[in-house]
Formats: sequence, structure tokens, C-alpha cells
Amino acid sequence: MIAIGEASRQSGVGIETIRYYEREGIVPRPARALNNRRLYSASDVGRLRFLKKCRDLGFPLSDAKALLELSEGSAEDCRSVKELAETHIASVRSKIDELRRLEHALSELTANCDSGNVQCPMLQRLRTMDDI
Amino acid sequence: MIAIGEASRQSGVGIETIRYYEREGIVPRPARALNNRRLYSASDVGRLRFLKKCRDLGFPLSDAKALLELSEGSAEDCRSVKELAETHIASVRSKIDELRRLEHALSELTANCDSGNVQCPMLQRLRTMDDI
DNA sequence: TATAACTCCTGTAGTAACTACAGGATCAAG
DNA sequence: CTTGATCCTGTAGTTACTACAGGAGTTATA
Repeated sequence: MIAIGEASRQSGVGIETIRYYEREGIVPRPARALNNRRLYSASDVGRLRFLKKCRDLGFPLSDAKALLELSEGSAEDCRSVKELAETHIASVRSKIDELRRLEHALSELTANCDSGNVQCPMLQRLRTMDDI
Repeated sequence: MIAIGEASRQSGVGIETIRYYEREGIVPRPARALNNRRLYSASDVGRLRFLKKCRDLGFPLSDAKALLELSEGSAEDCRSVKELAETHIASVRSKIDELRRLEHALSELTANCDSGNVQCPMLQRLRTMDDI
């Protein structure tokens, strides 16, 4: 059993974040030492690492929690997992599309923008045009 | 001079958001009618429309504010505008890259995930592997 | 043994950019 | 005169943390 600092180091999840997950009920309350300090087991650390990977993959915390629960369940529900993941993939793809459109629009806006202009063409367009 | 609801309709910025911009000093305080209701001029609405476009382009509000101020300045500083825009474009591009990597990782994770599995391969990987 | 440096505790507040009320006042239409 | 729309201020909620404040206990060094 290890203290919170070590659990943080082993899992990559910050100390404050670990306590936050505990407050929010994302992870179970850990054991406590006689001096009231939190004590983490190997499987506690495993849960934190699991959550870390989900978050790094961009899953919202609520999804990460759901995936963790599925992962702890006796019969793992592969279909639910896939559903969550595919919804997430779809939202990632639509974000990519949106950002690509943005990139395009921004490139166009700055195209004629060079030092020495009295009137900045980008500002002009932001002020006046309706198609942005 | 129009009321806040009409200004919201004409600019596309929500009523609460308009008041929020005012509180934050993003837009100047509008005139008030005798009954204390806000009154917006055409240029007030112009500012709101400008901000709306900046936000739609993904500029953080602080950038939108800066761009608005540049736009109001007597001598428009095209170089500053371009700098803000290019920094923003760079961050958009890096977000796109990051999301593409995510999409790839997620697709791989779900590849072998089909209903009927006793052990979900995605959960397996989330639990055990270190390369995610 | 004293003391410094470290880690931990609880609880609260701050972040970005809104959004959603609550509770009340005012206004326009019929 | 009443109904419904709009407006006002002020506060709290959203996401997922992060940063303290203020205090207590632990470990390492002198």
C-alpha cells in the first residue's frame, strides 16, 4: 500500500486530480492509514492508470467512468464499450472537420494581410462580410 | 437604438452573453433608456457581430477582444492582426494533428471489438498496455 | 534533539466562456 | 386590467481539473 504521492507518480494522475476523482465518486475511497493518510493498492493504481489512458484518448470523464465500470463488471459488455468508443470517434472526426474548415477560413483571411497596410483586410472582412 | 433582445437577434450573440461581455469589459457599456433598459446603436451591434465571427473562427475571447480593439484603433495594426491569426492557425493545426492521432488510436482499439466477446479487447488494452 | 524540508490533510476558490435560473420590474396588446 | 413578453440584477452551475490557505504529521540532516 502506497501513499497518494507515489500513486500519482505510478499512474500519471496528479494528486489533486486523484482526490477530485474520489470526491466525484469516479474511484472508490481508498484505505486510510492510522494517521488518516490515503493508502492505495495496486488495483487502485490500476484504476487510475485506466482513467488516465481514457482521458488521454479524449474520452470525457463521464465516459471514462463508464468504461472503468464496464471494465470492472463481471461480464464485460463489449458492445457497450464499442458504442461509447464509436460515438467518441465520430465526435473526434467531426471536430477534425470543423477545425479543417476553420484552418481554411483563417488562411484565407490572413492571405492579404501584410505589414504596411493602412486598412487591414482581415479586419475589414471581420467587420463587414456575412459569409464568415 | 434597439433593446438587447433585438441586438441579440441582429448579432447572433445571446442576450446573456451580451451582458457577460459587458461585465467583462469586452464591449463598452451601452446607453440606457429612462427605464434602465440597455439601448444598442448600430455600431454596438457591429461590435457584437465582429466578436461573434471571431468566436466562430475559434479565437479565444481574449484574442477576439484584442482584434476588436485593433479594429477600433485609428491606425490598424495589420501586423498584430496577422500575428494573432497565425498563432491561432498554428494552434488549430496542432489540434488537428492531435485529433488525427487520437482517431487512429481509437480505431485500432475498437478494431477487434465485437459483440459476443467474453473479454473486451479494448478494455484489455486499456487495462494492461503501456503504449496508449 | 532540534530543525528544516517534505508530504499529506480538508476545504475553498479559480480557470474559460458562457448558460441558467430566481425574483422582480416594466411594457405592449387586447 | 390582465396576460405574456421582455427586461433588470445577482448568483450559481457547467467541465475537469488546478491552485491555494492553513494546518498537521513525517523524514532527513545537523
